[in-house]
Amino acid sequence: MAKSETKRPTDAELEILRVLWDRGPCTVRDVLDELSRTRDIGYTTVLKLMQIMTEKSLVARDESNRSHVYRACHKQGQTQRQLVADLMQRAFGGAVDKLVMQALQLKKVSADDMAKIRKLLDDLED
Amino acid sequence: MAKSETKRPTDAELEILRVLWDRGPCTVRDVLDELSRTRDIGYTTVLKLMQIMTEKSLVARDESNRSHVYRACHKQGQTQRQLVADLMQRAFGGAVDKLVMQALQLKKVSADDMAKIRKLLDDLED
DNA sequence: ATGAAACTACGAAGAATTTCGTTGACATGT
DNA sequence: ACATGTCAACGAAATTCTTCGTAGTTTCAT
Repeated sequence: MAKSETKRPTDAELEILRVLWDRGPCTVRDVLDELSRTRDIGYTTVLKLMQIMTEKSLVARDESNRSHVYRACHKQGQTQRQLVADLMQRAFGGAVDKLVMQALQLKKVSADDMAKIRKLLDDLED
Repeated sequence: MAKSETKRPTDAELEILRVLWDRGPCTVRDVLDELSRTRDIGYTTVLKLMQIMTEKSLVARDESNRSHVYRACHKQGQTQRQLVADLMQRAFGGAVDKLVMQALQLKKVSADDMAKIRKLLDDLED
């Protein structure tokens, strides 16, 4: 277990990470308030999750104030990339193009977004 | 629980589904043989998983022979789409373009694949 | 200074996941 | 027909995930 295995965050953990990415460093209370807007969850539940995430080094904790302040250890893009890579392996056997195709057919992609994607394809063509 | 909740398959379940999609309807033994090529796992473990998957209607079972034959209930593309949609929601807040961008930067996408993606973008432009 | 409110830590329960051993039924070859 | 091998069913253990209650500490307003 000493290995620095990069396990993907669980559903509840990802929910919390998203709050931290959106709002920057937060207290447990901050995160609770945000999560409470969309679902029923108790204070100690969030606290416990964030304590566990600290052990796992998903978040880091500043204990200088009584209300500890948590921040995500990894950047949003980094974690997102890892999650996409994980799904690509598990569900698509590593075929990134298949994944992209499925994604593009999921729902209306705006003209803007398509333009951005085209541009990225152009840039990658080196 | 009577609700037809579409929970995503677990890691182990997805592993088995991939075998069924690749090889078509399989016995437990068939799946075990395939999985054993890449990792250590026992016969009864696979059997149990496939029994549970039957209860969850992830697979259907033909019991006419002594060796039951299992097949995936849903097409590969359908499940893949669902998994991508799930990740899009959980990790990207529904932003499909962000997901695609992360995917495209993951690893070398062949010129062929890029062409396919471009074509898809063209087709979607209606 | 005292009571209410807010905070962390801890433990534990319940659910889901993954794993496999044991058992009993069935099949096959000699 | 009997020994050997294969199969499904079942139960249960180990692990992880999610949830929260309780206890003890600190802060703050009155």
